[in-house]
Amino acid sequence: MLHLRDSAIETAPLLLGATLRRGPVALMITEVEAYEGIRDPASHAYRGPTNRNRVMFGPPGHLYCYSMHGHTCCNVVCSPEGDAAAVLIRAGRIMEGIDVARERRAGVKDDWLARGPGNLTRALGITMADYGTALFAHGSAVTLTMPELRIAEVACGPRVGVSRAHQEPWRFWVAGEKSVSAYKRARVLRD
DNA sequence: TCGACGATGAACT
DNA sequence: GTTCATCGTCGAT
Repeated sequence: MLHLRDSAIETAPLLLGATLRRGPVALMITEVEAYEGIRDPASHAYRGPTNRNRVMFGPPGHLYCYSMHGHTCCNVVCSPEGDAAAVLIRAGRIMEGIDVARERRAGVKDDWLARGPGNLTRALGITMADYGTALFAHGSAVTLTMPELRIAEVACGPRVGVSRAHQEPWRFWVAGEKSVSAYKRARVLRD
């Protein structure tokens, strides 16, 4: 079940095309960013465990939620215990429950319902109450299903909004996907 | 206890 | 392109 790798850089592109579900709303992940935990100056885990980031230091496959600027964002923990590597889910395309997502994001185009990490959690209904959820456990409120097929065209570029290690091309998205904001310094990876 | 600071988003010019 | 509302966290007092 768990196709996660030790490193967030390896795991991040594998999560493109995966399905993230909470209740009636399910989306296909179209944009992610890798954060390499204790080795990454831009990661919340860089300075070691705190009450906020403790779930990242635990086993993989769990949901790390944090709030900032009044928004909630979510990550998938992907490293073995202690490494604290995680992948930030930045955008997705709603596949099921779009009527519910539209209610939560009134007045927004369908393609943009889950564009941006804060908007994505709003569309799915993820809050801090979902902190630490086991994403691959049966019966969890939030679940993650790995993709059947690997996305053929993956683009990558620098991470968004980080002040440290911003030169690293650790942001990945599905090439041409409308639910992802355009970015100039991008290049397309092919298998 | 306090204050600075964002892995943001929306509304501007 | 720019500004700013807004709030939890964490390190510094």
